[in-house]
Formats: sequence, structure tokens, C-alpha cells
Amino acid sequence: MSTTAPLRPRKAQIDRTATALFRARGFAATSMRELATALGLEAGSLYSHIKSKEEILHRVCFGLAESFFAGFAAATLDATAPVATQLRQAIEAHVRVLTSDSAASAVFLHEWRHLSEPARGEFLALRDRYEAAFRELIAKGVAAGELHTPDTAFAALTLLASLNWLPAWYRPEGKLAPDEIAHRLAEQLLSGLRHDG
Amino acid sequence: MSTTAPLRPRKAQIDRTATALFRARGFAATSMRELATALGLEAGSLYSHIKSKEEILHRVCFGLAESFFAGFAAATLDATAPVATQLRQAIEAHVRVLTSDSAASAVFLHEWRHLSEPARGEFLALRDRYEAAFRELIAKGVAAGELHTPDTAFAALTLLASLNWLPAWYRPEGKLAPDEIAHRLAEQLLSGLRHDG
DNA sequence: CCTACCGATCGGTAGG
DNA sequence: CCTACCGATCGGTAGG
Repeated sequence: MSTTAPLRPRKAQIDRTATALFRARGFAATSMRELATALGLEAGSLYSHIKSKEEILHRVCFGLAESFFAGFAAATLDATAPVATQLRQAIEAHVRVLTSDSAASAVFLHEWRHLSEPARGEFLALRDRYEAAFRELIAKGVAAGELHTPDTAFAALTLLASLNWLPAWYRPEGKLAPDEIAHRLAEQLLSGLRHDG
Repeated sequence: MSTTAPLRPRKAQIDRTATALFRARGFAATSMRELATALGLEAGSLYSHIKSKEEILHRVCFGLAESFFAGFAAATLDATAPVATQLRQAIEAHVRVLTSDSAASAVFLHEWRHLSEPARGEFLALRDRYEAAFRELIAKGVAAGELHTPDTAFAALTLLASLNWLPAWYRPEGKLAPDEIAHRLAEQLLSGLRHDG
């Protein structure tokens, strides 16, 4: 776990505002002038706080990756617990990250491709490792007879896909609280739609 | 169902090449000069075939929408069939569209936000109608006692999310054929992961 | 389909 | 944090 130094308040504010714009309009279509205006600054002034537009994207993407790994690690700390329990906790942890900052999550999910190399490759490697962690947990569950699927990799991809759609429709002021959402997602993914399946 | 006139070959080629670029780099980050180069033309020459960059995006997004609706309509033609069967066929139809042109599907899923109004609003209305069709089918299944879920809207969103992740990893040369993918997705979504659930 | 070009806007910098 | 500016590149057009 690489530890990240806390950002100066102004820099954190730039990241937050940029994240909202990147989410709404996409990284490439967001100009530094728009960002500056949203912050009440001139464009050139941004560069006394940051080095480049991509630096912001880098911080958002890798910061979220760190949050996801931390959540998964906490959820699976007790390796002797039933795998279904660990999986449910991992799902809840993932949903908690997605809902606690859905703008940053959307950027993490969709804008990473605008990272230039080598950051882009490093990011994809992290994402692969995270998917692998879910895959291995599911495989463990199948081996223990707790879970059932014809294809572990397939199951992991589908599970994460269902979760990662959340930032597209989640609204903090909506009627479902994050924990309730996590619970329903876990239930539906574990039990399926079929009656008395 | 609005009928679309067939495109002249050159225009169709421009759309295909642009779609691949939009998918790989995003709409905003793809320049008309890149597109022209990929086609072996000069940038200005593109405009004897198309009116604007956005016109291409418009055609791709609305063309895919038409394909999705046509697939759903065919899958649910026989309204007296068991709802589980209709749902399975709708899933298969959706997957068939996604796999038959995964580049256009990825653009449909992620680049529509670069449409300007009123096209953007029209697109979102179509997407909502499509989600509603799945939601109503699931609701019908719950009413008939064939399906089970605490929240129909939630179930529809999760189902489509799982399917729509496909273009992110599907490769035509991969080991799973589209029909096999559709079958496994339907099976997993209907039955869930839990053993003897 | 090309050549030559337009005005607008881009990310970023120098100097204060 | 601002003013003033850089070179590069953008989508698109005129005229042939």
C-alpha cells in the first residue's frame, strides 16, 4: 500500500472540481479554461498548483484503485470465514467506495484510457489484479462447495460489471442507502432472478 | 421503426473506421485528421461525404438503438410464451447485437454524451424506453410467479449492466462463441452464484 | 478528392 | 494568482 501525502486544500479542490467535469463531459472534452472558470480563476493560475491536466487524472485513477484494494483487503481479512461471507463483504466494500465518491468512480471506470504510458499500463495491471482477486475468491468458494458457476472468470467479470454500473444511476439523495444497495446487489448476484432457482 | 436508407459504400467505410477510432480513443480525442489518415484521405475530403463529425456519432448511436429494439421485439413476439423464455431470448438478442459489432456497441454505450441537443435527449429517451421494456418483462415474470426479485427496476439495471460489460472484453476470435456467451450470461443471471440457491 | 486556408481553441509558460 | 502570450491543433470551408 503506497501511502499518499495529504493534498493542500486548494489542490484537493481542483481535483474535486476537475473530477466532476471529467465525469460530466469526459477528460478530453474538458478544457483547463472551463476548470479554471468553475474555480473562479484564470487558466494560467491552475499551473501554480498542478503540473498538467493529466496529473489530475492520474491522481484520481490511482487514488481510487488504492481505495478498492483497501476495501477488498479489509473484507477478506479473516480468511477462515465462509467464502460467501467474504464475497458479500467484498461486494459491500466495493459499493461503499463507488457510492462515497461516484464522480471519482466514474472517472476511474471510464477515463483511465486518457492516461499516457506508462501510467496507462500500470493502471490496467492494477485493474487486472483487482479482478483476479475477485476471481480467486469465487474459485475458493466453488472449491469449498459454497458457490456454483461454470466459469469463474466469467462470473467475476459479470459480478464487477453489475456493481460498476452503479455510478451511472446512483444519487446520494435517492431512496436507497448505500448499504441497502450493496445488500440487494449481493443478494441478487448470489441468488439470481429465477424463482426457487 | 424508422427505416434507414442504405449508405453509399464510402460513407459506410467512414462510419466503420470512425467507430473503431471513437471506441479506442473516445469521440472528443479523435480528430478528423486521424480519421482521414486511417482512410488514406486528406482531412478536407471527408466533408464531401459527411456534414460533420457529430453526424457520424449520431448515425452510430441511433443505428444501434434500432438494432436493440428490433432484437427485443423479435424475442418477445410470442407474448404467450413463458416469461423466462422471453427474457432468455431478449438476453440472447441483446448479446447478439453487442457481439456482432462490439465497436459500435461500445460507442453506443459510452460516447452518446457527446451528442448535442436535441439528439442527446432523444437518445436518452430511447435508452430509457429500452430499459423500461426489460423492467416490464421482469415485472410480468414476477407477477406470473416465474421470477423473483425484491426490486424490478433494480433487477433490470443489474441485468443490463452485466450484459453491457461485454464489449469491454469480448473478442470475436475468443474461445466462447456469442451464443455460448449469451447462454452463460442468461444462466448466471437467472440462477445466481449460490450453490443450491 | 486535393490544396490552401479560416477563426477558434487547446495545454501550457514567462514574468511578475 | 494574473496578464499576456506561445506553438500546435482543432472542425470545417472555398474553390477547383
